[in-house]
Amino acid sequence: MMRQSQPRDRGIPEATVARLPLYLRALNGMAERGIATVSSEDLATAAGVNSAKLRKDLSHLGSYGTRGVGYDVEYLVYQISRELGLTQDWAVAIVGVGNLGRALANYGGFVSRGFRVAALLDADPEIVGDDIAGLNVEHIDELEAVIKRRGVSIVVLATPAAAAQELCDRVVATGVTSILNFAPVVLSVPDTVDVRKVDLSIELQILAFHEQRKADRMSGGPLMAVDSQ
Amino acid sequence: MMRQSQPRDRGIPEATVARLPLYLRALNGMAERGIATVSSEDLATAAGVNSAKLRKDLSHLGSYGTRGVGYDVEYLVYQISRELGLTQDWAVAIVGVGNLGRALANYGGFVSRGFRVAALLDADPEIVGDDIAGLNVEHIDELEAVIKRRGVSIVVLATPAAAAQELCDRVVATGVTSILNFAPVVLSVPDTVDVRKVDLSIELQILAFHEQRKADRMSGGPLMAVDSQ
DNA sequence: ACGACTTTGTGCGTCGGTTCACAAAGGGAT
DNA sequence: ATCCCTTTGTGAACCGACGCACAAAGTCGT
Repeated sequence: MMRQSQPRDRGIPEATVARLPLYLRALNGMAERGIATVSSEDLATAAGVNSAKLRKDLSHLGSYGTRGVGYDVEYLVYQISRELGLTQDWAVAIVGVGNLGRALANYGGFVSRGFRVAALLDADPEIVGDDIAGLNVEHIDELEAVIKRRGVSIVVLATPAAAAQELCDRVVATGVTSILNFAPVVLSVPDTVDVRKVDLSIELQILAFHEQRKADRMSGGPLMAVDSQ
Repeated sequence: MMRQSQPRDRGIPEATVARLPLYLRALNGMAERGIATVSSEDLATAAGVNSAKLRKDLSHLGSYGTRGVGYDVEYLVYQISRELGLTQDWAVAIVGVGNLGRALANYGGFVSRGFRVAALLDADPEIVGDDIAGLNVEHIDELEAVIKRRGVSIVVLATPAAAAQELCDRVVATGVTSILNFAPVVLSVPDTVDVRKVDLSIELQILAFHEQRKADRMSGGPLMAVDSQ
């Protein structure tokens, strides 16, 4: 009654944004299998979350469900895609074409969802000029020109740690404000720039911590039987 | 006075565990540069966090600082390493030797921190038998035998989505309870098993969301001129 | 047309995490 | 030995997120 022509609120919680891609993936799977309608319960199960959480998440985008029925799969796919900005296509540049950069360039998951690898850049003259995933590897000196020319708006850094900050600075200077960083360093950027970090060794270290705790638990505490819970 | 021979509490917050590797990395860098002592302020800056948060995090491990001085770098490195379980070495198996699996096998960040890639496994007969990063790629049929024989306790799944759940089940059946999953699926496992997930396309989607919002802001809201900031 | 049933959307209590701000603790100078 | 200065460790307020549980809203069968 109150909001009318303003279907979605500005101000979606960060935790919700992080889960939308999960819902989207589950929904795409269902669409492929010809499922037309899905309940919050079923979708939540498919995405591995609590159903109340799912409903609350979706409620932030608008009221797209039908009580007593559920959500229309195709419609919801469209709404989430639009919210995430996947209805347009994003030109991505991969900086650093080592093992990881190559893996990323060949990774199918990007193209399928509105992302297009538009450039590969590296400093190594051995690699520059190579064709990888149908793309020519360009020299890092061309960074600024390539970003401008191809309309790149998201940059993936897959360089050695030592080179990351300097390249990051150059990327930021071109006006790019979204960076996905695989280098194991803390990048410093103006707070107008979003940096997301993926760190393989940190993930393993977290697993090791829990693994060790499980082992400790098995062998019993050294002093006393604190909470056997 | 109360806790005495029990330096560290059981029950470190998950958020703290996730940051310890960050501190460890910063500290290692300082140790290499010959820095003997560091204040919470400086270490926090190097790790990119708030200094109060850093102090509270470290306080969960014990009282390892000296008021008026700071923390002894080497000592803190040792304490964090021990807490994370990095003083022992962990045998890791990589399942799926595609582009990503290869990149992971060659990734230096593992070996340097207590992790050792002990096995590479794949289903593709083209790849089985190849030498990658000094390791022989074994056939996936050997999964159970290899895990047992090499004492693997952490498994990295870098397979296509379609194969991930089945392989995950086989891995879990061998008794492994720590899995790092790169396949874009929600794995279902008993809750005794820890799964951490790294999903490249989700990270990009989150960036796209924020990038779109920034763009919306620039072009002005459709209804009114909200903040021209 | 109506009632029983299903499922959404959300108010509210709870919990974990973050940050401020300060007392306690130690070092170093005089 | 005492005082001042620095820095830790933490109490307490705040904030966002989670999940229960239920009223509102809509469907379907009769």
